[in-house]
Amino acid sequence: MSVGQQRHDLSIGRAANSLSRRFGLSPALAARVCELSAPVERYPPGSVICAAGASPCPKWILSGWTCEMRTLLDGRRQIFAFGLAGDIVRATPQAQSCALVALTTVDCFDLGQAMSRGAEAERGEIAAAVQAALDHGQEQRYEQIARLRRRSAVERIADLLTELHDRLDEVGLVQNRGFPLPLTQEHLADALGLSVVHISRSLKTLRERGMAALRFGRVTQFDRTRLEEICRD
Amino acid sequence: MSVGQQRHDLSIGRAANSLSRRFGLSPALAARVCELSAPVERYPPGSVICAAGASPCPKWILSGWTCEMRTLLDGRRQIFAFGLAGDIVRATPQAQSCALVALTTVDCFDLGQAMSRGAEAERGEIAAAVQAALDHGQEQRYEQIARLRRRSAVERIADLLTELHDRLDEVGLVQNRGFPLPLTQEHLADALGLSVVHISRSLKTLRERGMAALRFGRVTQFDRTRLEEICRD
DNA sequence: CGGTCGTTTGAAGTGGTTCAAGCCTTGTGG
DNA sequence: CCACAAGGCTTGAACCACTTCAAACGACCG
Repeated sequence: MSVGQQRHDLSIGRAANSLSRRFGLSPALAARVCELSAPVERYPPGSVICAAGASPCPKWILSGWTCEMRTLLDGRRQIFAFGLAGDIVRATPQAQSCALVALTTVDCFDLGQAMSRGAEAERGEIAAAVQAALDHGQEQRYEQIARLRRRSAVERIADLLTELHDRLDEVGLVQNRGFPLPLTQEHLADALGLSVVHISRSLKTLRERGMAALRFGRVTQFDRTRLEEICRD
Repeated sequence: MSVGQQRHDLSIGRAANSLSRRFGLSPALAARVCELSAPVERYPPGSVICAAGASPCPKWILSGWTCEMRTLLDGRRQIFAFGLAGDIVRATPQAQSCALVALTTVDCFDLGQAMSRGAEAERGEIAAAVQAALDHGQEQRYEQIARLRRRSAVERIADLLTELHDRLDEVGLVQNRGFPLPLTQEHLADALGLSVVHISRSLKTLRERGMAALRFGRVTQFDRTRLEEICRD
Protein backbone atom coordinates (compact mmCIF):
# COMPACT_ATOMS: atom_id res chain seq x y z
CA MET A 1 0.00 0.00 0.00
CA SER A 2 1.38 3.37 -0.99
CA VAL A 3 1.88 6.15 1.50
CA GLY A 4 -0.77 8.17 -0.32
CA GLN A 5 -3.26 5.34 -0.04
CA GLN A 6 -2.46 4.94 3.63
CA ARG A 7 -3.06 8.59 4.33
CA HIS A 8 -6.25 8.33 2.34
CA ASP A 9 -7.60 5.48 4.46
CA LEU A 10 -6.63 7.34 7.59
CA SER A 11 -8.66 10.32 6.53
CA ILE A 12 -11.61 8.06 5.67
CA GLY A 13 -11.37 6.40 9.04
CA ARG A 14 -11.34 9.72 10.81
CA ALA A 15 -14.28 11.01 8.79
CA ALA A 16 -16.23 7.79 9.41
CA ASN A 17 -15.75 8.25 13.12
CA SER A 18 -17.00 11.78 12.84
CA LEU A 19 -19.98 10.65 10.77
CA SER A 20 -21.12 8.18 13.38
CA ARG A 21 -20.31 10.40 16.33
CA ARG A 22 -21.92 13.57 15.04
CA PHE A 23 -24.89 12.31 13.08
CA GLY A 24 -25.92 9.21 15.01
CA LEU A 25 -24.95 6.55 12.49
CA SER A 26 -23.83 3.23 13.94
CA PRO A 27 -20.09 2.68 13.36
CA ALA A 28 -20.87 -0.40 11.28
CA LEU A 29 -23.22 1.51 9.02
CA ALA A 30 -20.76 4.41 8.75
CA ALA A 31 -18.20 1.95 7.42
CA ARG A 32 -20.82 0.47 5.11
CA VAL A 33 -21.58 3.93 3.74
CA CYS A 34 -17.93 4.15 2.73
CA GLU A 35 -18.24 0.93 0.77
CA LEU A 36 -21.49 1.92 -0.84
CA SER A 37 -20.23 5.35 -1.84
CA ALA A 38 -16.89 4.28 -3.29
CA PRO A 39 -15.01 5.42 -5.19
CA VAL A 40 -14.08 8.74 -3.64
CA GLU A 41 -14.90 11.71 -5.84
CA ARG A 42 -12.18 14.32 -6.24
CA TYR A 43 -12.83 17.94 -7.21
CA PRO A 44 -10.06 20.42 -8.04
CA PRO A 45 -9.97 23.88 -6.44
CA GLY A 46 -12.53 26.22 -7.92
CA SER A 47 -14.64 23.50 -9.50
CA VAL A 48 -18.39 23.37 -9.08
CA ILE A 49 -19.42 20.28 -7.13
CA CYS A 50 -23.09 20.85 -7.52
CA ALA A 51 -24.53 23.57 -9.71
CA ALA A 52 -27.44 25.79 -8.78
CA GLY A 53 -30.78 24.21 -9.47
CA ALA A 54 -29.31 20.74 -10.01
CA SER A 55 -30.49 17.81 -7.90
CA PRO A 56 -29.35 18.24 -4.29
CA CYS A 57 -26.81 15.36 -4.23
CA PRO A 58 -25.60 15.35 -0.61
CA LYS A 59 -21.84 14.95 -0.33
CA TRP A 60 -19.83 13.81 2.62
CA ILE A 61 -16.53 15.66 2.72
CA LEU A 62 -13.45 13.59 3.56
CA SER A 63 -10.94 16.37 3.10
CA GLY A 64 -10.76 19.87 1.66
CA TRP A 65 -12.96 22.93 1.90
CA THR A 66 -16.20 23.81 0.11
CA CYS A 67 -18.57 26.74 0.18
CA GLU A 68 -22.15 27.43 -0.74
CA MET A 69 -22.14 30.54 -2.86
CA ARG A 70 -24.21 32.58 -5.22
CA THR A 71 -22.74 34.67 -8.01
CA LEU A 72 -24.53 37.96 -8.33
CA LEU A 73 -25.25 40.02 -11.39
CA ASP A 74 -22.56 42.58 -10.63
CA GLY A 75 -19.99 39.79 -10.56
CA ARG A 76 -19.70 39.80 -6.79
CA ARG A 77 -20.28 36.67 -4.81
CA GLN A 78 -22.12 35.89 -1.63
CA ILE A 79 -20.81 33.00 0.41
CA PHE A 80 -23.48 31.45 2.62
CA ALA A 81 -21.52 28.73 4.37
CA PHE A 82 -18.27 26.85 4.45
CA GLY A 83 -18.04 23.05 4.46
CA LEU A 84 -15.03 21.16 5.76
CA ALA A 85 -13.85 17.64 6.45
CA GLY A 86 -16.52 15.55 8.15
CA ASP A 87 -19.41 17.76 7.03
CA ILE A 88 -22.35 16.69 4.94
CA VAL A 89 -23.17 19.39 2.42
CA ARG A 90 -25.32 19.96 -0.62
CA ALA A 91 -26.43 22.78 -2.86
CA THR A 92 -29.79 24.23 -1.93
CA PRO A 93 -32.52 22.40 -3.78
CA GLN A 94 -34.67 25.35 -4.77
CA ALA A 95 -32.45 28.41 -4.90
CA GLN A 96 -32.01 30.00 -8.28
CA SER A 97 -28.31 30.36 -8.03
CA CYS A 98 -26.69 28.83 -4.95
CA ALA A 99 -23.99 26.40 -5.93
CA LEU A 100 -21.63 24.13 -4.02
CA VAL A 101 -18.04 24.99 -4.93
CA ALA A 102 -14.68 23.43 -4.04
CA LEU A 103 -12.28 25.97 -2.52
CA THR A 104 -9.41 23.48 -2.30
CA THR A 105 -8.96 20.01 -3.69
CA VAL A 106 -11.93 18.17 -2.23
CA ASP A 107 -12.35 14.44 -1.65
CA CYS A 108 -15.87 13.36 -0.88
CA PHE A 109 -18.40 10.57 -1.06
CA ASP A 110 -21.69 10.97 -2.87
CA LEU A 111 -24.31 9.95 -0.33
CA GLY A 112 -26.94 9.83 -3.04
CA GLN A 113 -25.00 6.86 -4.39
CA ALA A 114 -24.87 5.23 -0.98
CA MET A 115 -28.60 5.58 -0.60
CA SER A 116 -29.56 4.26 -3.99
CA ARG A 117 -27.19 1.32 -3.69
CA GLY A 118 -28.00 0.46 -0.09
CA ALA A 119 -30.52 -2.09 1.09
CA GLU A 120 -33.98 -0.88 2.03
CA ALA A 121 -33.22 -1.06 5.75
CA GLU A 122 -29.97 0.86 5.37
CA ARG A 123 -31.50 3.64 3.30
CA GLY A 124 -33.77 4.78 6.07
CA GLU A 125 -30.98 5.12 8.57
CA ILE A 126 -28.68 6.85 6.12
CA ALA A 127 -31.42 9.25 5.08
CA ALA A 128 -32.04 10.06 8.74
CA ALA A 129 -28.36 10.79 9.30
CA VAL A 130 -28.25 13.00 6.22
CA GLN A 131 -31.32 14.84 7.42
CA ALA A 132 -29.79 15.30 10.87
CA ALA A 133 -26.60 16.62 9.31
CA LEU A 134 -28.46 19.05 7.07
CA ASP A 135 -30.60 20.24 9.98
CA HIS A 136 -27.43 20.84 11.92
CA GLY A 137 -26.09 22.73 8.93
CA GLN A 138 -29.15 24.96 8.92
CA GLU A 139 -28.20 26.14 12.37
CA GLN A 140 -25.12 27.60 10.75
CA ARG A 141 -27.32 29.69 8.47
CA TYR A 142 -28.78 31.31 11.57
CA GLU A 143 -25.32 31.96 12.95
CA GLN A 144 -24.35 33.49 9.64
CA ILE A 145 -27.31 35.86 9.79
CA ALA A 146 -26.43 36.80 13.35
CA ARG A 147 -22.84 37.44 12.29
CA LEU A 148 -23.96 39.98 9.70
CA ARG A 149 -26.01 42.06 12.10
CA ARG A 150 -24.81 45.44 13.31
CA ARG A 151 -21.28 44.57 14.37
CA SER A 152 -17.81 45.70 13.48
CA ALA A 153 -15.53 43.98 11.01
CA VAL A 154 -13.26 42.70 13.79
CA GLU A 155 -16.24 41.19 15.58
CA ARG A 156 -17.48 39.45 12.44
CA ILE A 157 -14.09 37.99 11.71
CA ALA A 158 -13.55 36.90 15.30
CA ASP A 159 -16.94 35.22 15.26
CA LEU A 160 -16.28 33.35 12.00
CA LEU A 161 -12.81 32.27 13.07
CA THR A 162 -14.16 30.98 16.36
CA GLU A 163 -16.84 28.95 14.60
CA LEU A 164 -14.38 27.47 12.13
CA HIS A 165 -11.90 26.75 14.91
CA ASP A 166 -14.49 24.82 16.86
CA ARG A 167 -15.66 22.86 13.84
CA LEU A 168 -12.11 21.96 12.88
CA ASP A 169 -11.37 21.01 16.47
CA GLU A 170 -14.21 18.50 16.34
CA VAL A 171 -12.45 16.60 13.58
CA GLY A 172 -8.99 16.91 15.06
CA LEU A 173 -7.58 19.57 12.75
CA VAL A 174 -6.61 22.07 15.44
CA GLN A 175 -3.06 21.75 16.69
CA ASN A 176 -1.25 23.97 19.10
CA ARG A 177 -3.39 27.08 18.73
CA GLY A 178 -3.34 26.81 14.95
CA PHE A 179 -5.47 25.39 12.16
CA PRO A 180 -5.64 25.36 8.36
CA LEU A 181 -7.67 28.12 6.73
CA PRO A 182 -7.22 27.93 2.98
CA LEU A 183 -9.37 30.98 2.27
CA THR A 184 -8.30 34.17 0.55
CA GLN A 185 -9.24 37.47 2.11
CA GLU A 186 -11.67 37.82 -0.75
CA HIS A 187 -13.50 34.70 0.45
CA LEU A 188 -13.76 36.18 3.92
CA ALA A 189 -15.00 39.43 2.41
CA ASP A 190 -17.65 37.62 0.37
CA ALA A 191 -18.82 35.72 3.42
CA LEU A 192 -18.82 38.64 5.86
CA GLY A 193 -20.17 41.40 3.63
CA LEU A 194 -17.03 43.53 3.87
CA SER A 195 -14.48 44.85 1.39
CA VAL A 196 -11.22 42.97 0.91
CA VAL A 197 -9.26 46.01 1.99
CA HIS A 198 -11.06 46.20 5.28
CA ILE A 199 -10.63 42.49 5.89
CA SER A 200 -6.91 43.04 5.51
CA ARG A 201 -6.89 45.89 8.00
CA SER A 202 -9.02 44.01 10.50
CA LEU A 203 -6.85 40.92 10.31
CA LYS A 204 -3.91 43.20 11.02
CA THR A 205 -5.68 44.42 14.13
CA LEU A 206 -6.21 40.88 15.36
CA ARG A 207 -2.60 40.05 14.56
CA GLU A 208 -1.28 43.07 16.42
CA ARG A 209 -3.41 42.23 19.43
CA GLY A 210 -1.99 38.72 19.34
CA MET A 211 -5.39 37.10 19.04
CA ALA A 212 -5.02 35.37 15.67
CA ALA A 213 -2.65 35.53 12.74
CA LEU A 214 -3.68 34.35 9.29
CA ARG A 215 -0.83 33.69 6.88
CA PHE A 216 -0.14 31.20 4.12
CA GLY A 217 -3.44 29.42 4.56
CA ARG A 218 -3.03 28.84 8.29
CA VAL A 219 -4.26 30.55 11.41
CA THR A 220 -1.68 30.66 14.20
CA GLN A 221 -1.59 32.17 17.68
CA PHE A 222 -5.31 31.55 17.92
CA ASP A 223 -6.55 32.80 21.28
CA ARG A 224 -10.05 31.44 21.59
CA THR A 225 -10.80 32.99 24.96
CA ARG A 226 -10.07 36.55 23.94
CA LEU A 227 -11.70 36.15 20.54
CA GLU A 228 -14.87 34.87 22.10
CA GLU A 229 -14.92 37.86 24.43
CA ILE A 230 -14.99 40.12 21.40
CA CYS A 231 -17.98 38.50 19.79
CA ARG A 232 -19.96 37.32 22.77
CA ASP A 233 -23.66 37.87 22.19
CA MET B 1 -73.21 32.53 13.37
CA SER B 2 -71.59 35.77 14.46
CA VAL B 3 -69.82 38.06 12.05
CA GLY B 4 -66.57 37.33 13.85
CA GLN B 5 -67.04 33.61 13.42
CA GLN B 6 -67.84 34.08 9.77
CA ARG B 7 -64.67 36.07 9.18
CA HIS B 8 -62.78 33.42 11.06
CA ASP B 9 -64.04 30.62 8.81
CA LEU B 10 -63.25 32.70 5.77
CA SER B 11 -59.66 33.10 6.89
CA ILE B 12 -59.41 29.37 7.61
CA GLY B 13 -60.76 28.56 4.19
CA ARG B 14 -58.26 30.87 2.55
CA ALA B 15 -55.37 29.44 4.55
CA ALA B 16 -56.49 25.88 3.78
CA ASN B 17 -56.40 26.69 0.08
CA SER B 18 -52.93 28.10 0.47
CA LEU B 19 -51.83 25.05 2.46
CA SER B 20 -52.86 22.65 -0.26
CA ARG B 21 -51.70 24.83 -3.11
CA ARG B 22 -48.27 25.70 -1.72
CA PHE B 23 -47.28 22.56 0.14
CA GLY B 24 -48.84 19.81 -1.91
CA LEU B 25 -51.52 18.67 0.49
CA SER B 26 -54.73 17.37 -1.06
CA PRO B 27 -57.66 19.75 -0.45
CA ALA B 28 -59.45 17.04 1.51
CA LEU B 29 -56.49 16.49 3.80
CA ALA B 30 -55.99 20.22 4.22
CA ALA B 31 -59.54 20.44 5.51
CA ARG B 32 -58.94 17.41 7.70
CA VAL B 33 -55.89 19.10 9.20
CA CYS B 34 -58.16 21.93 10.28
CA GLU B 35 -60.41 19.46 12.09
CA LEU B 36 -57.51 17.65 13.71
CA SER B 37 -55.82 20.82 14.87
CA ALA B 38 -58.87 22.54 16.33
CA PRO B 39 -59.32 24.64 18.28
CA VAL B 40 -57.43 27.60 16.86
CA GLU B 41 -54.70 28.89 19.16
CA ARG B 42 -54.57 32.63 19.68
CA TYR B 43 -51.48 34.53 20.79
CA PRO B 44 -51.50 38.22 21.76
CA PRO B 45 -48.96 40.67 20.29
CA GLY B 46 -45.53 40.26 21.83
CA SER B 47 -46.17 36.82 23.26
CA VAL B 48 -43.76 33.96 22.79
CA ILE B 49 -45.32 31.21 20.70
CA CYS B 50 -42.45 28.83 21.07
CA ALA B 51 -39.50 29.49 23.34
CA ALA B 52 -35.89 28.88 22.46
CA GLY B 53 -34.87 25.28 23.02
CA ALA B 54 -38.43 24.04 23.43
CA SER B 55 -39.77 21.30 21.20
CA PRO B 56 -40.17 22.56 17.63
CA CYS B 57 -44.01 22.53 17.52
CA PRO B 58 -44.77 23.56 13.93
CA LYS B 59 -47.58 26.09 13.66
CA TRP B 60 -49.69 26.93 10.71
CA ILE B 61 -50.52 30.62 10.73
CA LEU B 62 -54.09 31.56 9.88
CA SER B 63 -53.72 35.26 10.47
CA GLY B 64 -51.27 37.69 12.02
CA TRP B 65 -47.49 38.09 11.88
CA THR B 66 -44.72 36.23 13.66
CA CYS B 67 -40.95 36.41 13.65
CA GLU B 68 -38.05 34.19 14.55
CA MET B 69 -35.80 36.19 16.79
CA ARG B 70 -32.93 35.94 19.18
CA THR B 71 -32.41 38.31 22.08
CA LEU B 72 -28.75 39.16 22.50
CA LEU B 73 -26.80 39.90 25.62
CA ASP B 74 -26.67 43.64 24.97
CA GLY B 75 -30.47 43.69 24.85
CA ARG B 76 -30.58 44.04 21.10
CA ARG B 77 -32.49 41.57 19.00
CA GLN B 78 -31.80 39.83 15.76
CA ILE B 79 -34.80 38.94 13.63
CA PHE B 80 -34.12 36.01 11.32
CA ALA B 81 -37.40 35.71 9.50
CA PHE B 82 -41.00 36.87 9.39
CA GLY B 83 -43.96 34.52 9.23
CA LEU B 84 -47.36 35.52 7.93
CA ALA B 85 -50.77 34.07 7.13
CA GLY B 86 -50.52 30.76 5.31
CA ASP B 87 -46.96 30.04 6.46
CA ILE B 88 -45.83 27.07 8.47
CA VAL B 89 -43.31 28.17 11.07
CA ARG B 90 -41.51 26.86 14.10
CA ALA B 91 -38.70 27.82 16.43
CA THR B 92 -35.38 26.31 15.48
CA PRO B 93 -34.95 22.98 17.20
CA GLN B 94 -31.32 23.32 18.24
CA ALA B 95 -30.54 27.02 18.52
CA GLN B 96 -29.70 28.26 21.97
CA SER B 97 -31.90 31.27 21.84
CA CYS B 98 -34.06 31.58 18.75
CA ALA B 99 -37.70 31.94 19.66
CA LEU B 100 -40.92 32.25 17.71
CA VAL B 101 -42.70 35.45 18.71
CA ALA B 102 -46.09 36.94 17.82
CA LEU B 103 -45.78 40.46 16.42
CA THR B 104 -49.54 40.95 16.16
CA THR B 105 -52.45 38.92 17.41
CA VAL B 106 -51.81 35.53 15.84
CA ASP B 107 -54.29 32.76 15.12
CA CYS B 108 -52.74 29.45 14.25
CA PHE B 109 -53.14 25.70 14.28
CA ASP B 110 -50.68 23.46 16.07
CA LEU B 111 -49.64 20.92 13.44
CA GLY B 112 -48.02 18.78 16.12
CA GLN B 113 -51.56 18.19 17.38
CA ALA B 114 -52.79 17.33 13.92
CA MET B 115 -50.04 14.79 13.49
CA SER B 116 -50.43 13.09 16.83
CA ARG B 117 -54.21 12.92 16.45
CA GLY B 118 -54.24 11.88 12.81
CA ALA B 119 -54.45 8.34 11.50
CA GLU B 120 -51.22 6.60 10.51
CA ALA B 121 -51.81 7.18 6.80
CA GLU B 122 -52.54 10.87 7.32
CA ARG B 123 -49.48 11.51 9.46
CA GLY B 124 -47.06 10.70 6.70
CA GLU B 125 -48.64 13.07 4.27
CA ILE B 126 -48.93 15.85 6.82
CA ALA B 127 -45.32 15.39 7.90
CA ALA B 128 -44.23 15.58 4.27
CA ALA B 129 -46.14 18.83 3.78
CA VAL B 130 -44.63 20.27 6.95
CA GLN B 131 -41.17 19.27 5.78
CA ALA B 132 -41.80 20.83 2.37
CA ALA B 133 -42.97 24.02 4.03
CA LEU B 134 -39.96 24.18 6.33
CA ASP B 135 -37.58 23.50 3.42
CA HIS B 136 -39.24 26.32 1.57
CA GLY B 137 -38.78 28.47 4.65
CA GLN B 138 -35.08 27.69 4.69
CA GLU B 139 -34.77 29.33 1.31
CA GLN B 140 -35.77 32.50 3.05
CA ARG B 141 -32.76 32.18 5.37
CA TYR B 142 -30.54 32.31 2.29
CA GLU B 143 -32.35 35.36 1.01
CA GLN B 144 -31.92 36.99 4.39
CA ILE B 145 -28.17 36.38 4.28
CA ALA B 146 -28.00 37.77 0.76
CA ARG B 147 -29.93 40.83 1.91
CA LEU B 148 -27.34 41.61 4.57
CA ARG B 149 -24.38 41.56 2.22
CA ARG B 150 -22.65 44.74 1.18
CA ARG B 151 -25.62 46.83 0.14
CA SER B 152 -27.13 50.14 1.11
CA ALA B 153 -29.98 50.59 3.53
CA VAL B 154 -32.38 51.51 0.74
CA GLU B 155 -31.48 48.35 -1.14
CA ARG B 156 -32.00 46.15 1.91
CA ILE B 157 -35.38 47.69 2.63
CA ALA B 158 -36.47 47.48 -1.00
CA ASP B 159 -35.46 43.83 -1.06
CA LEU B 160 -37.35 42.96 2.12
CA LEU B 161 -40.45 44.86 1.07
CA THR B 162 -40.45 43.11 -2.28
CA GLU B 163 -40.21 39.69 -0.65
CA LEU B 164 -42.99 40.45 1.80
CA HIS B 165 -45.14 41.92 -0.96
CA ASP B 166 -44.80 38.76 -3.02
CA ARG B 167 -45.53 36.48 -0.10
CA LEU B 168 -48.59 38.49 0.87
CA ASP B 169 -49.74 38.54 -2.72
CA GLU B 170 -49.71 34.73 -2.73
CA VAL B 171 -52.34 34.68 -0.01
CA GLY B 172 -54.41 37.51 -1.43
CA LEU B 173 -53.40 40.25 0.99
CA VAL B 174 -52.14 42.73 -1.60
CA GLN B 175 -54.74 45.19 -2.82
CA ASN B 176 -54.28 48.11 -5.11
CA ARG B 177 -50.52 48.57 -4.65
CA GLY B 178 -50.82 48.30 -0.89
CA PHE B 179 -50.49 45.68 1.83
CA PRO B 180 -50.47 45.39 5.63
CA LEU B 181 -47.09 45.66 7.32
CA PRO B 182 -47.60 45.73 11.08
CA LEU B 183 -43.91 46.16 11.87
CA THR B 184 -42.28 49.01 13.72
CA GLN B 185 -39.16 50.59 12.28
CA GLU B 186 -37.32 48.89 15.11
CA HIS B 187 -38.41 45.50 13.77
CA LEU B 188 -37.08 46.42 10.35
CA ALA B 189 -33.85 47.62 11.95
CA ASP B 190 -33.46 44.37 13.90
CA ALA B 191 -34.03 42.34 10.76
CA LEU B 192 -31.84 44.38 8.43
CA GLY B 193 -28.93 45.15 10.73
CA LEU B 194 -29.42 48.90 10.64
CA SER B 195 -30.20 51.61 13.18
CA VAL B 196 -33.78 52.74 13.64
CA VAL B 197 -32.82 56.27 12.70
CA HIS B 198 -31.42 55.16 9.40
CA ILE B 199 -34.46 53.03 8.65
CA SER B 200 -36.55 56.14 9.13
CA ARG B 201 -34.39 58.16 6.75
CA SER B 202 -34.30 55.43 4.13
CA LEU B 203 -38.07 54.97 4.23
CA LYS B 204 -38.32 58.69 3.68
CA THR B 205 -36.17 58.31 0.58
CA LEU B 206 -38.42 55.59 -0.80
CA ARG B 207 -41.47 57.67 0.01
CA GLU B 208 -40.07 60.75 -1.71
CA ARG B 209 -39.21 58.73 -4.78
CA GLY B 210 -42.78 57.43 -4.82
CA MET B 211 -41.71 53.80 -4.61
CA ALA B 212 -43.32 52.80 -1.32
CA ALA B 213 -44.84 54.57 1.65
CA LEU B 214 -45.10 52.89 5.04
CA ARG B 215 -47.53 54.48 7.47
CA PHE B 216 -49.90 53.20 10.13
CA GLY B 217 -48.99 49.58 9.57
CA ARG B 218 -49.62 49.64 5.83
CA VAL B 219 -47.47 49.99 2.76
CA THR B 220 -49.06 52.06 0.04
CA GLN B 221 -47.95 53.28 -3.38
CA PHE B 222 -45.90 50.12 -3.70
CA ASP B 223 -44.08 50.15 -7.03
CA ARG B 224 -42.75 46.64 -7.44
CA THR B 225 -41.03 47.24 -10.76
CA ARG B 226 -38.90 50.12 -9.58
CA LEU B 227 -38.15 48.53 -6.22
CA GLU B 228 -36.96 45.37 -7.89
CA GLU B 229 -34.67 47.42 -10.09
CA ILE B 230 -32.99 48.77 -6.98
CA CYS B 231 -32.24 45.41 -5.46
CA ARG B 232 -31.75 43.26 -8.53
CA ASP B 233 -28.92 40.83 -7.99
C1' DC C 1 -55.85 65.14 28.51
C1' DG C 2 -51.41 63.40 29.81
C1' DG C 3 -48.28 59.48 29.15
C1' DT C 4 -46.11 56.31 26.28
C1' DC C 5 -44.41 54.53 22.27
C1' DG C 6 -43.03 55.23 17.64
C1' DT C 7 -41.27 58.38 14.16
C1' DT C 8 -38.76 62.31 12.37
C1' DT C 9 -35.00 65.62 12.04
C1' DG C 10 -30.43 67.78 12.95
C1' DA C 11 -25.55 67.75 13.97
C1' DA C 12 -21.33 65.52 14.79
C1' DG C 13 -18.47 61.58 14.64
C1' DT C 14 -16.69 57.07 12.78
C1' DG C 15 -16.23 52.81 10.53
C1' DG C 16 -16.05 51.13 6.18
C1' DT C 17 -15.51 51.92 1.05
C1' DT C 18 -13.12 53.11 -2.96
C1' DC C 19 -9.26 54.11 -5.71
C1' DA C 20 -4.61 53.60 -6.44
C1' DA C 21 -0.07 52.18 -5.83
C1' DG C 22 3.52 49.09 -4.11
C1' DC C 23 4.92 44.72 -2.14
C1' DC C 24 5.20 39.90 -1.31
C1' DT C 25 4.56 35.00 -2.76
C1' DT C 26 4.00 31.51 -5.88
C1' DG C 27 4.25 29.35 -10.06
C1' DT C 28 6.11 29.11 -14.86
C1' DG C 29 9.23 29.14 -18.62
C1' DG C 30 13.59 30.28 -20.57
C1' DC D 1 18.56 28.99 -11.40
C1' DC D 2 16.91 33.25 -12.47
C1' DA D 3 13.27 36.32 -14.56
C1' DC D 4 8.92 37.36 -15.16
C1' DA D 5 3.98 37.28 -14.62
C1' DA D 6 -0.15 36.78 -11.90
C1' DG D 7 -2.57 36.70 -7.89
C1' DG D 8 -2.99 37.98 -3.27
C1' DC D 9 -1.92 41.17 0.50
C1' DT D 10 -0.87 45.74 2.44
C1' DT D 11 -0.93 50.70 2.96
C1' DG D 12 -2.35 55.60 2.28
C1' DA D 13 -5.69 59.19 1.24
C1' DA D 14 -10.20 60.86 0.35
C1' DC D 15 -14.92 60.13 0.63
C1' DC D 16 -19.46 58.65 2.11
C1' DA D 17 -22.95 55.75 4.44
C1' DC D 18 -24.37 54.83 8.64
C1' DT D 19 -24.26 55.58 13.76
C1' DT D 20 -24.97 57.99 17.89
C1' DC D 21 -26.86 61.42 20.71
C1' DA D 22 -30.37 64.60 21.47
C1' DA D 23 -34.60 66.89 20.95
C1' DA D 24 -39.20 67.46 19.13
C1' DC D 25 -43.25 65.79 17.14
C1' DG D 26 -47.17 62.70 16.25
C1' DA D 27 -50.42 58.84 17.16
C1' DC D 28 -52.66 55.96 20.23
C1' DC D 29 -54.56 54.57 24.87
C1' DG D 30 -56.25 54.76 29.32
